[in-house]
Amino acid sequence: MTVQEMPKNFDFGEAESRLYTWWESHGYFKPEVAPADAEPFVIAIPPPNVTGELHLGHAMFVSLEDLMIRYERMRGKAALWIPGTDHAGIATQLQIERMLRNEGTSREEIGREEFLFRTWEWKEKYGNAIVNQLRRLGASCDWDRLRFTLDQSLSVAVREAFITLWDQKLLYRGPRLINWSPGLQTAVSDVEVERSEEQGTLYYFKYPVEGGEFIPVSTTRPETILGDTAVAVHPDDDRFKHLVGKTAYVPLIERPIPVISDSYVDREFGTGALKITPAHDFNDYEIGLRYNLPMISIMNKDASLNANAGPYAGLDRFEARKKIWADMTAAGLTIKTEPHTLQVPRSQRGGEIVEPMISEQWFVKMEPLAEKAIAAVKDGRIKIVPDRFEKVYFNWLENIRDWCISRQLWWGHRIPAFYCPNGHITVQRENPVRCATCGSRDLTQDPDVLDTWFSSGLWPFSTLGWPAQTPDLDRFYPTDVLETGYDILFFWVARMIMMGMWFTENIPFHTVYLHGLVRDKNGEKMSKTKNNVVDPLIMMGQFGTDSLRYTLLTGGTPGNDQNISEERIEYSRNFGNKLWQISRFIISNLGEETIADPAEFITELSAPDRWILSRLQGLVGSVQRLFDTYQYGEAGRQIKEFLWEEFADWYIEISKNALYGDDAHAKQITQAVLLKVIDTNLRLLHPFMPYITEEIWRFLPGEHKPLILAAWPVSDARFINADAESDMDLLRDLVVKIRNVRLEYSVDPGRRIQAIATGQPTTGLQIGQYAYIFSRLCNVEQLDMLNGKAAPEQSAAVVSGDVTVYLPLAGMIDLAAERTRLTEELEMIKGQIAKTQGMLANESFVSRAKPEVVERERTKLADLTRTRAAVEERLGGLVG
RNA sequence: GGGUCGUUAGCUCAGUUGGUUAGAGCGCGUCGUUGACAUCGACGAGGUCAGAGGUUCGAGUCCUCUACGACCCACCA
Repeated sequence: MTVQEMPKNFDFGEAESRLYTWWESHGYFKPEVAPADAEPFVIAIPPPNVTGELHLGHAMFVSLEDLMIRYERMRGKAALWIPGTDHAGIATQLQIERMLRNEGTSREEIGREEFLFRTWEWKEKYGNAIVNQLRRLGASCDWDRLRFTLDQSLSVAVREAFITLWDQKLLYRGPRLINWSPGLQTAVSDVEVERSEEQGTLYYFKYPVEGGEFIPVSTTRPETILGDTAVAVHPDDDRFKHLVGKTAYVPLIERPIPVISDSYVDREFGTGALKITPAHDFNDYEIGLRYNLPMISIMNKDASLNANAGPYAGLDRFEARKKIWADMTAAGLTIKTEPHTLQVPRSQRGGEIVEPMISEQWFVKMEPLAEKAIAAVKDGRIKIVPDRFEKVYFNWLENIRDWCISRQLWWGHRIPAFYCPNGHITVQRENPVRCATCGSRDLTQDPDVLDTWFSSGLWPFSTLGWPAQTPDLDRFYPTDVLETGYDILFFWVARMIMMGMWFTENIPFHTVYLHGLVRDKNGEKMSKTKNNVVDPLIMMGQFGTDSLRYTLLTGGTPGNDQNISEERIEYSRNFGNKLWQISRFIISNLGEETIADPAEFITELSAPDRWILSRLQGLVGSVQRLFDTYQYGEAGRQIKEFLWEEFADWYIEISKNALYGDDAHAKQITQAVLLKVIDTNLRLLHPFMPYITEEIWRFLPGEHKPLILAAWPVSDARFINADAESDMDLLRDLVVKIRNVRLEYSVDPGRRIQAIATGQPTTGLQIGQYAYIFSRLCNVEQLDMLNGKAAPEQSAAVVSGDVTVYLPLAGMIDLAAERTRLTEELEMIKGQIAKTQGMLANESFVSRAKPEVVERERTKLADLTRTRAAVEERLGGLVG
């Protein structure tokens, strides 16, 4: 057997592309790498926008999903991670329009066909950039199954879904009040509108009523006065009761409108009277419907005022606001203005102020779909992690409103509805040739496209071939976990569940795992304007992919936002280096002999061996428990702590004794233990840090599968050993205390000192056998046993459990200082004894606490009592 | 108006079946070129776990309320 020396450092830049190509070219990312009868484990990727630039949100979901996929693959499942991209209607269209503008043209000028041609051309050229960036993160997707929401087969799925809803009378089309984006010139859905709290003005003015009276009214948007079709007051409001039923006149344009009463009006707010603009306000729209009021739209598609605004036609909505208020002031109709905080509806994309407008659009009736989606989570078929999001999910679905799915865009799935000159609408699988009612061949297709989220909602099954009954759909649907950020719970997750339940009569996945948002080191949202964006590509280039992944995976807790900074990623890089150095040390010390399994030596193991193997198996069990409950971050932290603080700092240092010693058998055992520990940890860490672990794995001796396919560790109870753990705790405690004494007395670090020990732990540990630990870890030249002789004078003493170690430091010991030091320690021990005694004296503690807890306290008290005796004895022997 | 999350060391955060002396990184102080690692090691200082009640033998952890901060949903012009 030859052992290949590892390089001094991990060259991640070189290794990442090499290993990724190796994995992919061997088909390791494909579910077919598992036996044909293996249980599948499937994740459908949250498809990034084709226009996307890799950001930490992508890095987050890739890290988590790749972790789950690699973990399940190692557990022998047929792991399938379906990759894909989203056509992202608005975002992409904006991008192409910008490009056309730079060319001095526009989409209107080149026409729909040419525009789509240009967009596809752009997509073919640049649409894979984001895909390549996902690969760089180590994503082990099955790239042969890459999908795009506008693919032929996915378009078939979209059309099938649309037709099904139409046939089930769950689609309707008609003029409704919708959210209109004047800049993009399209309708947007409710969830695409964000409300931002902003400082505005509340305008108070007089609404003239027949007979010379007036009603004071307040509004935040004076321009909408021109579209008023009623003034409303509360039915029980004595101030205005006598005016109900009379005619009011819209200021400036003198249009007569009724004064109505409705209990919706809040008498306490503003003037207690409300102007009603049904065509530009959602509440007013409802009231308008209730009272059959006219709906007067006063704006054009670009939100400038139209002919209904009379003299103000042509003005921009905000210009009009100023002008109207000025004119009303001149006419003596204004009362006052006051500052007012209001919720301004802004477009999620672009941030412009969205305008409620009456418009002809397509809608999905959501209630029947929502019912099934609610039931699936209520009865536990789908679980949301963390479960607090279930409440948010229910709240949204229980109050769901119909979904406006048409968009006045060109890039997307064209609505498969065809209009006959007589108004008949045909919706069917194949494009109709002639109208079924009038026979006309003069059919026109609806010019609009569907909301991007309509196709995303079908993603878990459309990517597997639905509506065709493909083998993939049969084998891999339903998928298993849907992992994404909580910010798209409504946009995407809820809609996937609704559409999955509706169209496949099955859950689309059994678990939803929601991660938090990534923020900057101060918890602020990252944004280009704030210049606090951490670029994952730059971080990967600087510290390696594994460092970024490990940071994201361990930096927070499920569902909570996490702050990230370059320093954290740098620290992860340091951990990667530590892992590399540990491995390099082990591999360079394995020698030429075949390495056995420590289980073969189970009766011959030393205390440190038994300890580290017990801790190792404890770790494996703990990691499993954490993985089972989706607590990957804590699992990753525990692996790091084990490797760094226990294995590297203690076991490896101790192991040098056997490795550099003459006892070949002891050396062989130590090698077996070292190899076992690193082997297991590489497996545990692989889903977190795939590259460095796979690279180290290649240097491990023997013939073995690639790590990506190696078996996930299972805790081996044979090695769990409480006595070994307590023995090593004792030895480590003594070492730390001796180091302390050395530092306190300024003993030269290079000076080798003597030590004399006494005492016998109840576990049977023979301190004398482990003198080498003290030699290596705190520079004790020789450790003798006291064996009943008198304690040495002029020495410092450290006590731990049943063991006292004297350090004869003639000439360096300050007896007064030593007495102070030991007295302080004695006080601490006494404090603990008092506390423990108190607990044990408490009858209800002894009778009610779990027996093992009581037993532990008893043992502790016994240990402490012996330690106290030892310290007291030493203090008594300290004669000045 | 309804809801969620957070408040633990100077800073950023862990701490999920309640159970020894509450942890880490960074920062700070002292020290270290021993054959894996200075991308490191040794030792240390630093916390009434936001506050008040409650449940419990026992609370950072469970319950209630309060304060402060962040976010989500919602039709107050």
